[in-house]
Amino acid sequence: MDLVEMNYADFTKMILTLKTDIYHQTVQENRNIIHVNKEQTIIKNLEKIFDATLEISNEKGFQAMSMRDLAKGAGLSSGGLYAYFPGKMDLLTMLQKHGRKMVQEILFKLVKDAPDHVSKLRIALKTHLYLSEFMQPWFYFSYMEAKNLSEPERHNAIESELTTEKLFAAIVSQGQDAGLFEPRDPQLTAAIIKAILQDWYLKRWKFSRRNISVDQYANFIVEFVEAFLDVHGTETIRLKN
Amino acid sequence: MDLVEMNYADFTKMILTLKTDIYHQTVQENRNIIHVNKEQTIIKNLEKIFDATLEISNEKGFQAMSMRDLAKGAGLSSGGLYAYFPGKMDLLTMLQKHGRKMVQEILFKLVKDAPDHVSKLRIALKTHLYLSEFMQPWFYFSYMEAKNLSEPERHNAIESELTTEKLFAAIVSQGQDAGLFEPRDPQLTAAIIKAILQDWYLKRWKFSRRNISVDQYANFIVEFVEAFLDVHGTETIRLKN
DNA sequence: TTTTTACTAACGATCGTTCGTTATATTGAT
DNA sequence: ATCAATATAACGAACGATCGTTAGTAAAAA
Repeated sequence: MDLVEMNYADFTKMILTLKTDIYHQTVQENRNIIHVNKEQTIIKNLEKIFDATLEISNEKGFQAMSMRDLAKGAGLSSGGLYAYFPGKMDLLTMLQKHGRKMVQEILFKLVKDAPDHVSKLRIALKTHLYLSEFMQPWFYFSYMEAKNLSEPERHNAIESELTTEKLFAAIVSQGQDAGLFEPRDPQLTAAIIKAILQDWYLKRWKFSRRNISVDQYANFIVEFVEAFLDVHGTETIRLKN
Repeated sequence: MDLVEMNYADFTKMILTLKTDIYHQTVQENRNIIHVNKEQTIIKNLEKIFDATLEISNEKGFQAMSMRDLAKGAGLSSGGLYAYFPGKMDLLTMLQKHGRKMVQEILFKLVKDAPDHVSKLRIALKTHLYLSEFMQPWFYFSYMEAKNLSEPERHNAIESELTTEKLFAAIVSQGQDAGLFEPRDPQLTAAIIKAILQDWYLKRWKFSRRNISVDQYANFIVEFVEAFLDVHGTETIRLKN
């Protein structure tokens, strides 16, 4: 699989196994607070609970979501939910951690073994955008409900945000050292990249209203960033879609 | 006052009278639902109520803010609040409308009589950024609590968002017709501009941590956008700060 | 004294959470 | 393979707390 030329369909196929891997990790990490024994059962219900939480919260907010709403959405009773987490706040923390792990794991795994800096930049841009499409409800949720987190968890969320920004800054910086990119400020460039990537999942209604697909937006971002950095030798790598 | 060269200090001086004007408008529009007679009293308390709402909501969310919290923050009793709005939802609607009016009024007023398209672009960028600094709590609030609005009010919020985007798209388009800007897609350019502007008030912690002032960010945005559009004749207009 | 503004106590509704009970699944002896 | 016995999972009524809101009363202004 050539990651540089991947489109969204390729991406989804690629990460399906990774997704269940990370669910196993999440279960393992919360083994002590979950009062259900069979892992199969936990994963099945945890996924239902997470999905329902995202759906309801993204419509009316996490605070406004009652445990009765959630129970109905997840197909459990309100009392039964409490076998999977100690309280509502803990559910929020679990869901945020789970999503962050998924993002970091996949993003760094795909970027790691890119052959050169131009590929690395392009793969990082596409992977981040495709992740935010695949996990759009989580990205939106993570952003809107950050204020409800406890202080240490909010700190983790901020650090995670800065970590991905640093990834982009590092790629830009290394490409500049190799003489491939123009000497723009790496940190500000990374900040702009993040802002544009964020637009995709925060203003989704705008893009769907204008019939812009995720593959179109991916190509637009790649072209925009490469033009901004005046990437040399782009004629050797051709965009697909 | 030369708007093209204004900095944030100039801006705040300029709009102080406009701010009270708009408070009078807001009072007038809600005259029928407010059970207090003296306009002086209304404005004094309404400002306290709005400010407290923004402060508490931006920390814990509008839903999580109880009317008892708000009463304490605004220096009134919980029952006394209800002389100024019929219910919690109406307070949200009032506050959103009030802020939108302020943004639209000031933005279009300052942009209107710019002498040329390059000035128009620069004034629009700076005004929008300075507004989002001056009214940062409202901007953040407006964005985070949009989901709590009623359907017609959410529609108004979206339209307002698109209106400012259209303003930027129109400036870009007109500048291109005059042969001043490169032929980039006006709508996508406007979308990027909005995304970068939004970063300022949504990720404020990032910029304050990095000691970036609003004037520095203004200059950065202006330079970035003008480089992107390859603005000609920028040597005739010089940045101040 | 009259009018205007603000306060306090109280109401019904709904919240997160608990707990005694029921239903379901697994086990082990026949 | 069958069926009690046991262990596991899910249920749902109930609790105290807190929510938005109201109404009768007190304070302040005119």
